[in-house]
Amino acid sequence: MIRMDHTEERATTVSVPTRELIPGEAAQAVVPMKLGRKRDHSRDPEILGAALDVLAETGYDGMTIDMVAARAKAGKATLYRRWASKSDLVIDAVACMKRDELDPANLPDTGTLRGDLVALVRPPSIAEGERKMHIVSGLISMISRSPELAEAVRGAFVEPRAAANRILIRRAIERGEIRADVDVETLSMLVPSMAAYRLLLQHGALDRDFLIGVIDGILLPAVGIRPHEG
Amino acid sequence: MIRMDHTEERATTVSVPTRELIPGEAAQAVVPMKLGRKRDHSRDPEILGAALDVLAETGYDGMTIDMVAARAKAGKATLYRRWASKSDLVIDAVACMKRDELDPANLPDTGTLRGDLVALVRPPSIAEGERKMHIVSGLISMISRSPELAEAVRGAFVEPRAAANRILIRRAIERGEIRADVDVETLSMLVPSMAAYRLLLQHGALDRDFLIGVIDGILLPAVGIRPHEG
DNA sequence: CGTATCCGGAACTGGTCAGTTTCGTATATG
DNA sequence: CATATACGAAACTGACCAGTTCCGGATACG
Repeated sequence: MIRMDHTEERATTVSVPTRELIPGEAAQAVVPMKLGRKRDHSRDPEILGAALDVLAETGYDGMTIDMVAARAKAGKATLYRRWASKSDLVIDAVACMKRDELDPANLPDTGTLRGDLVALVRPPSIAEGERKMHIVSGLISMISRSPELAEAVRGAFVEPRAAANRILIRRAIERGEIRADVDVETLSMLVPSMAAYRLLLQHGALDRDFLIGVIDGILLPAVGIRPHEG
Repeated sequence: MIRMDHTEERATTVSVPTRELIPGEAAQAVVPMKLGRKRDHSRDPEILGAALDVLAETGYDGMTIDMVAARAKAGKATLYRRWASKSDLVIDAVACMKRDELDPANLPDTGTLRGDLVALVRPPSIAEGERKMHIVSGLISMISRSPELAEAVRGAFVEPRAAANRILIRRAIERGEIRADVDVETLSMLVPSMAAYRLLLQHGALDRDFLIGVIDGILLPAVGIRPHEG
């Protein structure tokens, strides 16, 4: 999973207690401890952020290490000191998109399924989703050829969004708001699927009206909630 | 639209009537008519087919003109005699995917919406859709940067599939099987959207069970048709 | 203060690929 | 049969880029 520090950055600290470190036994035996200037890890997020920016603009194949280095005001050698290859850098950058995903413990809880779902499609959340989807679009071609990248995208993008919807739907079931035999898994993918297709292939805007339309016109009717209209 | 014959293949036939060709005026004035060996247009489909094969295997950026030429047993020069650039060749290849799309005049008509939709997801149709979706996946990154390619993909892939669903749903409305105020446009994109998302981002199989699940678990309930179960 | 490592910057290397040209051959027209 | 073009094959050109190395300067340890 962790693909940083491909240059070992020294075995540093202590000799790994390969087996049984008896308490009281001093660990820092003959190990020469680290030496020289230390790697500035506070730059990592800036570099990964720069990589995401470039990915969004050019896609995987269009991105070059020089672009990322220039954008991060870092040297190419610095990047290669931390990641073994372009693909490793990208996988790490994608993985760190997860950082600002919805927190499952902090989801909207309005009391109705519609209220919860609508709360998820507030404009700032839409804009962030649009940006991430755009980044992912530049990776899709690679996804079918790199299982590691595929896993990173699923973990940082697909799964968190599905999980959020899954939780909201399960809550609605527990409340008795909707039937318990609905297909939770497929329903959880409904909004992300339609948003992705619209954005990537239909070239349509991912506006609030569209997403509300999917919720009110498809998702809620599908689980038996008729819009309180007319 | 037509991007073939980028080398003019001779001005051939007649001198273009730049202005006012009065009827009766003989057109083939001094024009030397074509000369030399003629371009063998029967090879075009083979070349475009080879391009689609390579696209499916490697994606847009991984595809090289040499690969396509080798696969089509043609010379590179032959390809460049017919298309001005790699992107022109790809756009033509994508456009010719439309050839074997559903014929709107020849859609299933079983008398029920479910029957019609299920008839669309017969295994051979699924396999073809899976292949095309795989080709498209290798183009998505490019789509956001090439409006022409985007248009080709929509015309050859997105629109025909949406059109088929649109027609089936409209028929169901006309029959009185479903309400007339459903969102036909969004519903037409439902199955393609979920199929694409599952295939491209979830790495899931596009099997019949999944598609039937979308139809029975989401689409039909959404338009008010409850599965006649237990 | 010496040494090992970090840094940003820039030069270098080797491979790849779009697009062009050349060559010998095949096939049309006149 | 002379001319103009298409053909497959292969060589060539120029750009681009992943990855490496080297530089002068900064920083941490002993």
